[in-house]
Amino acid sequence: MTENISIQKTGPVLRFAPSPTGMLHIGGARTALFNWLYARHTGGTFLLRIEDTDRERSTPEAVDAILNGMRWMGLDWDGDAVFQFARAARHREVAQKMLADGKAYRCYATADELTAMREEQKAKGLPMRYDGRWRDRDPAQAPPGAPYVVRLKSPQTGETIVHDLVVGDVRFANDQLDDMVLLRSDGTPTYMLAVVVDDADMGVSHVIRGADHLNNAARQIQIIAAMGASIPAYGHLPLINGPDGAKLSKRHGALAVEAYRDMGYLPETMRNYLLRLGWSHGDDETISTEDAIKWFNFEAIGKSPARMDYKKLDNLNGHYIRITPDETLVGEVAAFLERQTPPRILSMAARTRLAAAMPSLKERAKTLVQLATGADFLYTDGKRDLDASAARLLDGPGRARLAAALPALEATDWSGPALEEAARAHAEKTGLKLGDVAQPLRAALTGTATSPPLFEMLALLGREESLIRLRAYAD
RNA sequence: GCGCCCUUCGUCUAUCGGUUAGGACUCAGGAUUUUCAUUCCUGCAAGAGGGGUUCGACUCCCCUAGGGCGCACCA
Repeated sequence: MTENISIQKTGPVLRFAPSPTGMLHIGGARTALFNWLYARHTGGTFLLRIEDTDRERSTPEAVDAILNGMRWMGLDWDGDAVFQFARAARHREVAQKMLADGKAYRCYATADELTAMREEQKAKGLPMRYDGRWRDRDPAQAPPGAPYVVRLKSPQTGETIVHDLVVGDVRFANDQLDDMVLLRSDGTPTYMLAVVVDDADMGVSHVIRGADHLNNAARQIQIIAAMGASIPAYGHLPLINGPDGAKLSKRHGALAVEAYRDMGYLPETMRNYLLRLGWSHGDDETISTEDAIKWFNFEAIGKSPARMDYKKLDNLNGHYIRITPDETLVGEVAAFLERQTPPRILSMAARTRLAAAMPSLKERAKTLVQLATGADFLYTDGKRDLDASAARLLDGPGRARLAAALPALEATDWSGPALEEAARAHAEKTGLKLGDVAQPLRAALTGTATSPPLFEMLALLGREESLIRLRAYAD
């Protein structure tokens, strides 16, 4: 048998099996997460298999994107990723065995012939299914040398039951299921065959995947039965819909997980959010990965499809930003800035300022993007460009108030408390509210109308740098 | 068309026959505050519809409606 799939396995064996025809999107990420969580919860094994049998659509770039997405999500798999296409010979071998055992047969029907058959069925209002025309026919009747596919000789009566961990028993009448193709006319295996053979060879005990595969489960069970292998436990996860309830599309958020990274979401946010989308643990909302591993089970998986809610994602991300250590956040912001085009590299001085301001900064950011942009005034020295609302603050009486307040500030030792004290005293003396004095100062110092606490920032930037910025707008 | 799955506040969900149907997000209002946030408090808001079963249904069964998935020599 194949050598690259024999790794030491313990406990339940789970797997995530994406096809590399695109990015790792949010639905796939959740499927991977649930598999990973259960494997880690039980001390089992989590395998990764790349289903690249569709040679037309599979690309190495997509493989990389999926692997990177998994790594970013923090979902580590056991052993090396298995590439399905590399196992085609084994799939063929299994099909040949089924042929020899009379569990499968050769079908010489041409593509045109089958199309015609379906059209006829459609016209008569019949279900569109392969009619088994070669099932019991003597292969000797086939035109010599004609191409053929190998089909499963599936049971025509009775029913196939999928015992699903999420939705319970699902019954399919066998007469609804036709004889599916196992091997194409070019000898390559179909998805149905490949999955089943690989799962069996890899010792997969639990197949946890999207609900779009629920129908496939019945067909796959039939192949497994024909192979004489044992049937794994199945669990089909309800799909994720867009905010409007319709199928998740690119427009909605069927985005690569890397897109979420670029929008400034933390991996722990994604894990928590995706976990709660379809799984619950009483009233718990913020669930650490540690607790998730401790608590995860199949019983609490919901049956109905869920929708993406970006407001909730933002809220959760804000929470995780707040509880992330400052040093970590500084690194994240620096990395984020470097990913920009053109890349922005923070100077050591800017990094130091960022670190000092982080406790106040992180309280007002929902994403890393907001965190990075909210700290913009810390990155470079000198006079600020004003945004619209800052310009308004320095438009009317603001400038005069700024100029009037300067001497009082200059007389301090430029510590946060002393600056605040001086500003308060000045405001009181001139009959102004503190805000009237503080806002123009903030505008000149940061170029914006909102920022972390003003006096803290003045102290952080230091007397010299602060005065350069303030004087630039005091005339 | 055929088959399968799903259905509690706008959204994510709790409830596993007996609750004033709970929590979270959003939204509205308030407290704190130099701005914005954070934090805290208050409020708005739900069992798709119709039949059963039962002393009693959100919970069990059936029908309808709505939504989703599948029906390839794609995965």
